[in-house]
This record gives sequence, C-alpha cells and structure tokens, in this order.
Amino acid sequence: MSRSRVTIVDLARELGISKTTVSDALQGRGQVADATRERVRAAAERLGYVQNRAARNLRTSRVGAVGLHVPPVVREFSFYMEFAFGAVQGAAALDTDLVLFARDPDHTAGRPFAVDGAIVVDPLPDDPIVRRLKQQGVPVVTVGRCLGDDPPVVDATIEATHSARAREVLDDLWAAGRRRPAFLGSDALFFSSWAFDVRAAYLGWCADRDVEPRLDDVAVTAGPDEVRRTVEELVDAPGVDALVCAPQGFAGRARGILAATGRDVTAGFDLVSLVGDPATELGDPAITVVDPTPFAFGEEAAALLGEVLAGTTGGPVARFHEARIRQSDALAAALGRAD
Amino acid sequence: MSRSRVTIVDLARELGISKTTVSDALQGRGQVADATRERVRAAAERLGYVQNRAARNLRTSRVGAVGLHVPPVVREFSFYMEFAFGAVQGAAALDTDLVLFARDPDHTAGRPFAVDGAIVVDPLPDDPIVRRLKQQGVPVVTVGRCLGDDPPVVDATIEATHSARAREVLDDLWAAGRRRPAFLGSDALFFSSWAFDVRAAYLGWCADRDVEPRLDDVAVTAGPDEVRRTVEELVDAPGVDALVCAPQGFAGRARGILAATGRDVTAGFDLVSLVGDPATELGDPAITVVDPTPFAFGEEAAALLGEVLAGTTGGPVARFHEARIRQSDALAAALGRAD
DNA sequence: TTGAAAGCGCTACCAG
DNA sequence: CTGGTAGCGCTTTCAA
Repeated sequence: MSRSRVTIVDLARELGISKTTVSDALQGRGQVADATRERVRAAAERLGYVQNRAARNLRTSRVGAVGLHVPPVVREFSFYMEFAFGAVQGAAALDTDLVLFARDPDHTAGRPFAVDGAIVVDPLPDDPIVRRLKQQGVPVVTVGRCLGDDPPVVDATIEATHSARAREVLDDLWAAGRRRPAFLGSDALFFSSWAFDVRAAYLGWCADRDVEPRLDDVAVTAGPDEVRRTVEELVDAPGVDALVCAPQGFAGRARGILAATGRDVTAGFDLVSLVGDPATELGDPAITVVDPTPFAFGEEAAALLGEVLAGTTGGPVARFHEARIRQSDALAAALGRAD
Repeated sequence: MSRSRVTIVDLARELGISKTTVSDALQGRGQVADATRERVRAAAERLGYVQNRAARNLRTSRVGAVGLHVPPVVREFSFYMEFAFGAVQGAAALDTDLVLFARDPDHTAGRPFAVDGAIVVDPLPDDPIVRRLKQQGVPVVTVGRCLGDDPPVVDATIEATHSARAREVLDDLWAAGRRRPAFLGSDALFFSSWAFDVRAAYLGWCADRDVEPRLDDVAVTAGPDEVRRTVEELVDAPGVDALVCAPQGFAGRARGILAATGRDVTAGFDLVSLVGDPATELGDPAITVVDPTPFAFGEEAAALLGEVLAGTTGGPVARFHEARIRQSDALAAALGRAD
C-alpha cells in the first residue's frame, strides 16, 4: 500500500540540493554534474521515488496517453489484438500510455477524448470517429486510408504493403501453373481501404492476365455454414484452381471445406490467406499466407504518431509497413521447380 | 487544432463568478443554485470547455486510469479482446481510462505502473506481474485465481462459472445418451485457474459417473496438423461419443477433423466448446457451447475494481460471472425428447 | 449559496 | 553547474 509518496522535494531535502536539480538529474535534462546525477539516481532508487505523471502532464500540458480505436465488427480477428500490443510497445518508447477507446464511442460521447493523439485502425468509409477526433483537435494516424465521399484529412497514414503482396502471390500462383484463382472478400460491413485494395489488386491482376475473375464476399462474422456455402460455390466454377481469402482466418476455415470437396490443398489446388492467422494459417504449411506482422505494424504506427506529435512530419504523411509472404510447402516446391 | 485551452477560470471570468463555483457546478458538487449551475453548464458548452484531467488527477492524487494485463500466450483468443472492450466500458462508467500493459512487462520494467488499479486476466501460476503490481501497492483484481505455491494476495477475484457450466454440459450429454465424452485441454503453457478448473470438473464428473476419462492436451498455439493428430487420437478410443474442447476455438477447428473421420457432429456424436468463439462456435448450431459473454465479463471486472478502489469491498472478495450454455440443435432435440 | 486562498508535484525560466 | 520562483488547472478547505 505504499503508493509512492516520495516526491522530488523529498529527494532534494534528503540530498540537500534543490528540487530543480533533482528533476533535471532524473530526466537527463539541463547541465547537472555527473556525480550529482548519480547521487540523485541512487537516492531515488533507495527511497523508491516514482514520478507523478499527473503533475508532469499538468506542467507540460500533455495527457501522457494516446488512444487506439479498432473497428467493432472485426475485433475478433487476432490481428487487432497483436497490433494493439505492438502499439503499446511503440507508445511506451514514447513514454506514453495506450488507452483503448470504447466500443461504442457515441455511447461515451459525453467523455471527450483525453489523449495526445490517436491511432485509428481500418477506418470504415466515412467513419465518424476520425471526424470527431479531428474536430476536437486530436492528431490522428489512421492505419489504412479513410475512404468515403468526403474523407477527413488526417495527420498521417500507414498501411501494409498488401496490394503489392497480393499481386506477388497471384504471380507466384501463375508461375506455379495456376490459371484461375478465386477470391473471397469481405462484405460491406467491413470495407476498409485494405479490403478495397486487395480486391482491386485481384481484379487488376485478372485484367492484366486476361483471367475471368471469380469473386465473392462473405460477412466477417459468418458462421461455418455460410462460409462453407460461399467457398463451395466459389470454387465450383470452370477452371478454378486456387482460392485467395482476404479476411484473416478464412483460408484456415476454408481448408477443411476444400478437403471435403475432394480438393487437395497440398497438391493441385492452392489456398492463400492475405492476412495470416497465427495458429490456423501461419501454422499451416499447406497454406500460402501473407503475414501482416501485426505487432511490428502496431509499433510502427505508434512511432509514426510519435513523429506527428513531435511535429517532425511537416504535413500529412503516407507510410508503409512491409508485410511478407510465407509460401506453402507445395507452392515453394513448385516454384523451385519452375526456376 | 483548438486543443481546448478553456479553463474554469475562463468560465468564471466570463460569468463573473468564482472558479470554485464553476468547478462545483460542473461536477455536481457543493451547494450551487440551480440557476447558476445551468448558466455554468451553458457557458461550458458554448465555449467548448473540457476538463483538464491532469490537473484533476494531480489535485485528487489519482491517475485516472486502470491497467489491463492479458496473458501473452493466448492473446489471439478473441475472448480477450472482447473482454478488454467490456473492461473499457466498465472503466468509462468509473470515469477512468483503460490502458493496456505491455506484452513483456519485464521489458518495460523501467516504467513503473502508472495506474490506480489493475485487472489481470488469467494469471499463470506464480505470474510475476501480479506480484510486481502488489509490490508497488497497486490494487489488483484478477480474472481467475492465482495458482502456484505461494500465490500473492489480491484485492478481488472474479471468475466465470465455468466449472458449474462444464458439469451441466456433461450432464446434458449424459442425459442425451452419451457415455464417454473425451476432453481436450490446454497444455502447461496456458494453465490458468480456468484450465485447471474445467479439467478438474471433467475428471470429477467422470469419477462420479464411473466413466473412464479420456483426456489430452494441446498447445494453444498448435497448428492444424497437431490439432488434427490430437483430436483423432483422442476420439479413437473405445466408446468415445463426444468431444469437449476447453480452449476457445478448438471445437470449431475440430469439427472438420471429426467429419473427416466419419463422425457426424449433428447426430451420434456431440461436440462441445467450453469457451465459445463467436463466429466458428457460437455461430455453429452443430456445436454446444458455453458462451463466456466476454464483454459483460470485462464490464463486471472493471466494476469490481471500481468497488475495490472505492474501498467498499472491505477485504478480499471472490465474485462470479455467469457464463451460459447454448446447446447444439441436436443436443437440444435429444434433451427435448428425453424430458 | 458563493468565493478566496492554498497547494497537489512537477517543469520552465532565469539569475547566480 | 545549481537553485529560487512561478505557475500548469484543478479541488478542497473554510470563511463570508
């Protein structure tokens, strides 16, 4: 219960110096003699001093926290949780806490945002949260772009290189002899710029290769039966020899469904996840997966917000996070042969 | 960019009253005339006043935030994310933010916990995080009990009624004619009190019914092949006519595996998840699932922490969160017949 | 019912 | 290199 009541004044008295010097010594600020600094540090350690954040925040007129918003529809994708913890880590590097924004921001509309800045992950088209944040003058980094008719201007944007990776995967499939990959996308309930981009990448690739697109959507909240129906219908078309799944985890869920239709995912048919789920997809050598490396992604987003807050970006920035491809054993073998 | 610079002093000057009255009026404190209160509110609204939390926190010596720790191994279970957002909601009701503790608390050991209290979800046996929090005098609510040789004393504990629900499900299976349910648990990497309890419930039930237990564990991070091997082996024993899966999502993953072995989950074999995954299990009428209602659970945990902080608990408390059972269509039908 | 004054713990500023 | 002073915006006495 000894919630540290030790203040810099206590340390100053203890050491017979001024609290300014103590503060400077502890924060590595000002011109303090090394010996003094060391004495202060030792005393702080000994007496169990911990800085009072409220006091510092008041004085420096910061809040000491950044906010994170993730879209309600898809929170069960593990991507977001890992991303969140990456963002925590990145925020910690800025000496800042990370607070979660409530699920229903309208519900807590009474509470104004008490943050120095915010990260909004996968904003939906015309997502009101971004607009409200900007209205209140909160610096915002979005993960993915804001789509919509009149998108709000944000301070920075970071997105994974998913379009490029999607095309690379499709090219790999082609090189391995696949001629008609089908595409499973997410429906309008989750239409982030990411969902838009991978779909566009697929359609663009099909146009370039003169492949007839075979595309369907599924709700990200879909139960097994709906997923099964959609997958079966999707692959039950002339020449379909691969399935590319956009939303996280759906390739993993599709694997058993495909097996039940007699398709062998380890040979003769390729299964791809554009956002790998750790256990069911990245952990499955039969699936080719784009690993979004969400933890690092979150760290980078927080670091970017840090730059925005420091004012070193100078105007809106767009940045990219490198996603990477982990080929299935079968695809890697086929490409090895093709080389 | 108009980061609210309006203070109660501004309001006071504007209205020609003292800042004390403004503060009291806004916070519903003291004896302020209704008319005055209304004038103050209106002015605050008009000028866009927002309270400076740092100043209030400094004055009231609070931090204005509670921390949430979730176990690193299993963060990809959607349970935790939903729980977290429930906790955010519950914390908001206490006028408190919810900050996420970093994945690797040792890594950020330099940063002392800057929170009024903490919620630790599913502490592992001898989890160091709880001890460190208590050492620093932080009030702690754990979700699940702290196991281990010398468990730290926490201020309150809340757990789902999973033992009771597990036994009820097993009794239901029995009533529907199942005579040997197998049990899929989680391995030592994730051995929370929850994992301990459901296992104990299973073994206890087997002893009571004179059923020979059939139990195996799987890593919560296991890939498809490991899960398949484990499930196949588990059900490939004399008389096994149901599979009860402890960790979230594993029943969903087992469903296709069982189908491939010729077992019909909609008839003749029952599949149970003791922690329902929203899409793959709760969304599947073929699986009997215990719904942990994680959002409400998180809200309750935060409310409990609120009581602890308010000092209204008076000594350590143990509380329970009601989980509920959603029977599969087949099980419901069988029990309907049995009644 | 209202207001004046004190002060939470810290950092910024400036004088020595 | 060090220290004194001021003050961030708020709540809490306590006096009017």
